[in-house]
This record gives sequence, structure tokens and C-alpha cells, in this order.
Amino acid sequence: MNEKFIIALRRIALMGGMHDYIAISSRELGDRLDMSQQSASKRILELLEADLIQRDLGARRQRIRLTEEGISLLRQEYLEYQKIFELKGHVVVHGLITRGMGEGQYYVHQPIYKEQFSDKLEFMPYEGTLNVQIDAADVDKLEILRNSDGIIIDGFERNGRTFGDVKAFSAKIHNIHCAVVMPARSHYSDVIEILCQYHLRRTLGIGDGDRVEVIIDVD
Amino acid sequence: MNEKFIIALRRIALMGGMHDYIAISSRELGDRLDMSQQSASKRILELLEADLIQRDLGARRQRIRLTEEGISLLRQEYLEYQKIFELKGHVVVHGLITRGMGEGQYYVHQPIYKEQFSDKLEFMPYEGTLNVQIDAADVDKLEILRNSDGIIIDGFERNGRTFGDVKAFSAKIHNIHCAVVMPARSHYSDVIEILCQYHLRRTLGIGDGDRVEVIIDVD
DNA sequence: ATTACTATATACCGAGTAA
DNA sequence: TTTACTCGGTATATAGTAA
Repeated sequence: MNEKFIIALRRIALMGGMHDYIAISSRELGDRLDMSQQSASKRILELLEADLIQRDLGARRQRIRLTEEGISLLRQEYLEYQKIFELKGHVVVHGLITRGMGEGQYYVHQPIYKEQFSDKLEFMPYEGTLNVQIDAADVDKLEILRNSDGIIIDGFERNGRTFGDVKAFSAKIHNIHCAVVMPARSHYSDVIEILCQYHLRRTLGIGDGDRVEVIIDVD
Repeated sequence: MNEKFIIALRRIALMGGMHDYIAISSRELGDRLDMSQQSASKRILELLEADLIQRDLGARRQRIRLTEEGISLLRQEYLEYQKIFELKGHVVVHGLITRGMGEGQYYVHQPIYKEQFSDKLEFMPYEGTLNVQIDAADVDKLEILRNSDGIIIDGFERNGRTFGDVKAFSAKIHNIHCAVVMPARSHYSDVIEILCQYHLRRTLGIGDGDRVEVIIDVD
């Protein structure tokens, strides 16, 4: 079911439909997809119905572009292939040190989390996380982390507040062993939080705006 | 036809079938592909028939791995997605074919330019440029080109006359590979000049006043 | 438990054609 | 020219089984 959609979306994306409306007739799309004009027309209607594309149906020629959902569906596909061909045990991302903001800070102070970090990551984390804003070129790689299990740190409840599961990935930052932590059911983010047994800013002599490389283990 | 194959191959690859035989029953594969055991069994036979996988049919459990052809088929797919996502910037503009006027015509005939076009654009340009008058709605997008480096074609001097640097952008016009060329230090213009290895008016069956769409790479 | 055959149900495609 | 309907033929999937 989905596959027919993806093939068509991919074709449209290759013609530039991710960035802008492109003019394409149902016959032209059909030719490129090796199908009839009728089937291509039907496919377009199905994609519209599924909110994967949007259309500007002009008098002479329709113009089509992918919706956000369409793009994200394609990106998911791309990620499957990245997993196959690029995942050789680790993901390398680059980014800039940014100031706080993350929730990681707060987590680390919770004794129940802290104990698990120490058990499962095999180091006692320094009280605080280092936040790294990942380069646009590398954000897709974070999707691999969201799709991987990682090391699960169990959530808990305290004082009526729920602390959800957290997952951690063993990692290295400039050759120092550390861990990337994120909510187990994470929403999209281009910032990662790093736990380490040392005070990374001091140990590495780095600060806000400095560029770092993080090598994250995934299996 | 091919798509069913690719989905199944990808699934097997994700389970490690690219590097080694993996033990997987037809039921298990069916579950992962959201299909019945029977269909998965059939799919495996089809993949074998097409030489995309090889199988070691043991007494209790079959073991499967991808063949070289299977891997290369998957790699081709991966490449499609790389084309889509790694190529960040396109500019899509629309306009009308107009008659000559541009300087491009003259440039192409200069051997020193011509040689560079052939080297750097990776096609031998047809002797002449196609001029496109860009719609008022799209002229602003041309500013992006003026602010991008593009592919620099070095200028030269000849007979006391100076030929300045020219910059080129790889582009597509109605899905034919071409290049947009302009002076490296360009003044404002709402006309772009297109170089192609084919005679575009003839190849596309277009002429003065016809509307075209040009997709320009700006990475 | 397997794999895989046959027979039936379903989904899909495209020819013909309207608007 | 377009887009997109209906309808019938074919391809594909699965249920029921056999080995």
C-alpha cells in the first residue's frame, strides 16, 4: 500500500517537488513511473487524499509539491537505507556547544536516574549536561538514535510527577567517554545532551559556540 | 514489480543479510513485511529466481543472504535518496523563451571558455544559448544565484579585449540536464541563459514565447 | 514446527471515454 | 490539450492444506 506512494513521492521529490511547486502532468508522471496517465492521475489523487502532496490545479497544468508529511515519509525511507549502508556501529555528528535549556540537567539530579546512569553507563555522571546544537547537515542522523533502543533508563514517579523512560547511548566527545541521553519517546530536536563523569567544558577547555564532534555508539 | 523485491531485500539487509547468512523463516519475514507466510514464501522464491538472494535451505530453518546483485540493487535505491536529501538547494524559476540578445552566445564560441564548459559542466555545450525571460514572480530568486559561487569559468584576455569570469550552475530544464551561465559579477537581469549539449528548441520542441521551468542547483 | 502448492478472493492497472 | 471517471481483465495475496 505505502510503497506505491513512496515511489511516486520520490519521483516528485527528484524533480524538485520538495522545495517548490513543480509543473507536472499526469501523463508525464505516468511516463516516469512506467504507468499509464490514468494510473498516475489516480496516484496523485491518492497522495492528495493522504496529505502527502498538495496541488495547485491550474487551468492547463497542475502544479504539485510535497507536504511536510510527504517529506518526512521520504526521510524515513532514506533512514532505512542509512541504517543499512552507513550504520557501522556508530554515528558521527558535529555541532556547536549551546547553553543549558535541556531537561537533562534536571534528570541527572534525580537519585533514581543517577543510580541507573552509574550502573548502566558505568560511570558516575557529573552533575550537569553539555548541550550540543547539531549541524543541519547531521540532524537526520539523530533519527537513527530515535529509532534505536539504546540503553534504557527506567522512569519513575515522585511527588505525583511522572519521570518518563530515558535512553542513553555510549559515546565519545574528543576522545573522552561520555553518553548521549534523550527521552525514550523523543520528539524531534536538533540539540543533544551529553553526560560525562568530568566537567566537559573545563576538561576540554570548550565553551558556548565552540564546534565539537560526537561519536555515538549504536548497535 | 521491482518494488516488492526491494522491500523484501531491505528487510533482509536490515537483519544483517548483507554480510552473512541469516536464519529467517517465511513466517517471520511475512510478519515483518506485513504479509502472510505464504506470500513471504513466494517472495523468497521470486528473489531466488531473480538471483537477488541465495538460500541455504536447512532441515528446520532456511538461511538467506543477499547476492551481489541484491546488494547493488539496494545501493541504487539508496543513491536515489541521497540525490534527494544531500542536494540541499534548488531554485525553481519559470519564464518565457526569448530571442538571442544575451552575451552567452558569444562566450560559447570562445575556445578558452568552451574548453572549460566541457571540463567543468561535464558536457560539451551546443553552440548557442537558450534565453529565458523570468516571470516577475520569480526574478527575486535569481538573486540567490548572484549570491552563490556556482562553478567558476575563468576569464581571459584576447586581442586586447577582456573576457571576465563567468559562473555556471548545473540545472534541469524539463528534465534535461543543462547549465545556467552568467557573468561572475553580474548586474541585475531578468533573463537567464542556458547552455545544453542539445539544441533545446528542437529537442524540447519549444520556441519563442513558450513557457519553461528551470530547476537550478545551488548547493 | 517448517516450506510451498492450489484455488479463490482482492487489489490493481489501463482502455475507453467524458468533461 | 488537460484531469479523472467506469469497468473489465489481470496480477497479486491469502486461506486451506500437503509434505
